[in-house]
Amino acid sequence: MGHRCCSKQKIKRGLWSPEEDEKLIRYINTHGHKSWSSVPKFAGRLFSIIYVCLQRCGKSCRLRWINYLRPDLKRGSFTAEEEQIIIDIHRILGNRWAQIAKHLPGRTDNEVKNFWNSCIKKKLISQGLDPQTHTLLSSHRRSSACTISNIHQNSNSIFIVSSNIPNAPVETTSQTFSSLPKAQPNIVQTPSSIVSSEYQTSTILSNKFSSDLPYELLLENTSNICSPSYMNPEAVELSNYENNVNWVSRVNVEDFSAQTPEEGTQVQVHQEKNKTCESKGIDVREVNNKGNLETSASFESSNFDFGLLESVLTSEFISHDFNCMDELAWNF
DNA sequence: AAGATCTTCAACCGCCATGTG
DNA sequence: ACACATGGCGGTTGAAGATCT
Repeated sequence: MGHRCCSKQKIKRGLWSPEEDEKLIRYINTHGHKSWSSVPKFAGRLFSIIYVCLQRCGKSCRLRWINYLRPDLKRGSFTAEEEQIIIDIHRILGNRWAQIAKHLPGRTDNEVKNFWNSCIKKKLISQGLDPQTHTLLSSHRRSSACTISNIHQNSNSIFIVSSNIPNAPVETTSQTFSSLPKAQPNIVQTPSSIVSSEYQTSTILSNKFSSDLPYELLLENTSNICSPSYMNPEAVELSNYENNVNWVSRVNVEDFSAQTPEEGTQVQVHQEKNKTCESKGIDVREVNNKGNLETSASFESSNFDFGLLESVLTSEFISHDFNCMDELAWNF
């Protein structure tokens, strides 16, 4: 079945010629692209002066413009940083290529999708990871600990969570990557167990706030454990002890399915200083009892992916029956 | 050198959500 | 409320080029 918009007329298909590209660019530059279905018609009328017609449907024009002709497109291969961003966001959002592409200026959803299918997917599989769930493939679970450790110890990943909270009641903290203290082990608390990991961290790197624009919460080396893709919490609290202040960020998983830029909120983040500790001059590291940064999460819906946990952590840390939860995924 | 196989990626398909009359 | 048009998205296809045998 063809597009409705092109069912009535003879439509050209297949690869675009440079001449067609030129016509489309000239049309867009002159008229904009408010209605794609009018593009071929008007472009045809426009060029009928020179006896040429685009003969493409509006959908095809839109696709060509968005994926290839747009002037703000970044050409060339993906950088390692872009690749890591794709992996990190895919871990959260799954195959939402358009959402992922929004975090990569100059890249299209089609490009991201193709890159994922042709490169990243294979790379993850070769590392023994399931590209859909980012968990270890069952065939790799037995010998997993070393692999995972290496991956995450070397990871320089950036985890970006967009939000759009007007007048967010927060203070701004901004640091460069290099200025941050080395990642500390953390603790994840669940209703039924407390587990820890040597190579996970959820240090808050930077929050860029403005009163009316989306801001980003950047996490360094966001761990498998703390990454929202591996649990289904109502909220995640991230703490970071820094300059005698304990920063606590609460991430409410409210609407990961937001589609429009206007409602672009994917998670809601509240951040506040732990003023109690600050005013009393208590060293939070002592409060935490182990000198560790602490991450706590609430798991009201209990869809925590213990299968992943099992695969990541060495068994000495955990005493928990994983079987019943093993296959649970976090469905947005 | 030539055919087979693999890889990449532009383009299409089909579905869904939204807008409009 | 309904039908239709349109935009947007993810999945899939297939042509073209690269690599292998």
